[in-house]
Amino acid sequence: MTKAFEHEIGEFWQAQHSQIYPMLKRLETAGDITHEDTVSGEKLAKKQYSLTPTGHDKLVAWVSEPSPELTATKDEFILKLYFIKTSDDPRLQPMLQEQAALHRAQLAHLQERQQTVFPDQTAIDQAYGHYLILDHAIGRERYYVEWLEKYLS
Amino acid sequence: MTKAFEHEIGEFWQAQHSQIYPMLKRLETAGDITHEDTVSGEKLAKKQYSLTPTGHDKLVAWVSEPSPELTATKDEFILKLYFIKTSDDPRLQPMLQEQAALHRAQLAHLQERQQTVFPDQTAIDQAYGHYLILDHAIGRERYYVEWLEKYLS
DNA sequence: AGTCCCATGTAAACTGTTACATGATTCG
DNA sequence: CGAATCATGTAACAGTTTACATGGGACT
Repeated sequence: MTKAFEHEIGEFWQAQHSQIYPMLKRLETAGDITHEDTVSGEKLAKKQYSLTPTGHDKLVAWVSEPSPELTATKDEFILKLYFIKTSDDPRLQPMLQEQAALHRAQLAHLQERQQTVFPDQTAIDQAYGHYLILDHAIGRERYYVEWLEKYLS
Repeated sequence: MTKAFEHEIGEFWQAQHSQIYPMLKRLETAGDITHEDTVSGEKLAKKQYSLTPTGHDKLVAWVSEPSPELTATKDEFILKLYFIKTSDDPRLQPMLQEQAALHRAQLAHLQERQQTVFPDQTAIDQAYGHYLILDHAIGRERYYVEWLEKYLS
């Protein structure tokens, strides 16, 4: 899950491990998951969690449910923009430059990931949702950079 | 502030009033804001808050500070996509349709706001940051809709 | 042997939402 | 006069992050 949050879905959902472990317990108590203790190497005890039939049904149902809430992103840079009153404010261009650098780097990083994770159609077909997410993240960063460049002078 | 969150900056930052009042007290204790009791009408007591010189300086400094964090949006719809494994999953098209309807409506709403709030260049010049924010929100929704349509069949 | 990373968890602090409460103003 | 809205706050709950802790495996 840590890897998924770092590399697959992290652009749109994240959680720390300190949030995960208590939740795993709650889900197990509720009967949605179970775990098996496994040993790798000499004596490292890991827990291999898996969905119960009930949990699987709940997951399937949840995916099908409507997701009506429109996301209210918290973007501190844009909040700061709110306090820029005129286009000739000397703080504006440096702010735009800084964000452009960040988002260009992020865009490059995501494009590189796309190359490595989805080199061919077979890879796409096997994890289509993940592909859509990465494609969306790339397009979103591309838009962000374009928008910044529109106001850079 | 409620109005600002609803109509001006709410696409990128929000807070409930229950979060605001304690914060106002904290800021006043810290010496960044002060308030004056004002009376409107017969006996309605309102508090008119204003920045102290210290608070104003802090605000100016904060706006100029770098904002290095890239936003990790929480988008439940995209999280659900993660569980779609193949492009022929029967849940996919209804999900895309639903989101397209939501984001088209939001786009239309934002465009209408732009018409009313910024009808001419004068309006733009007087609240440039606010204009940038609305412009960004519109472009972002436009991108979201385009992306959804790319995968609608 | 040392360093880094993985896996496991707990605790405290902080942030944010929902619900509870009250009273005034405005508009029809 | 009733309903909607504005303004003020508090309390309980839910969600999230940061810090604290421990031990094993892998690599050099």
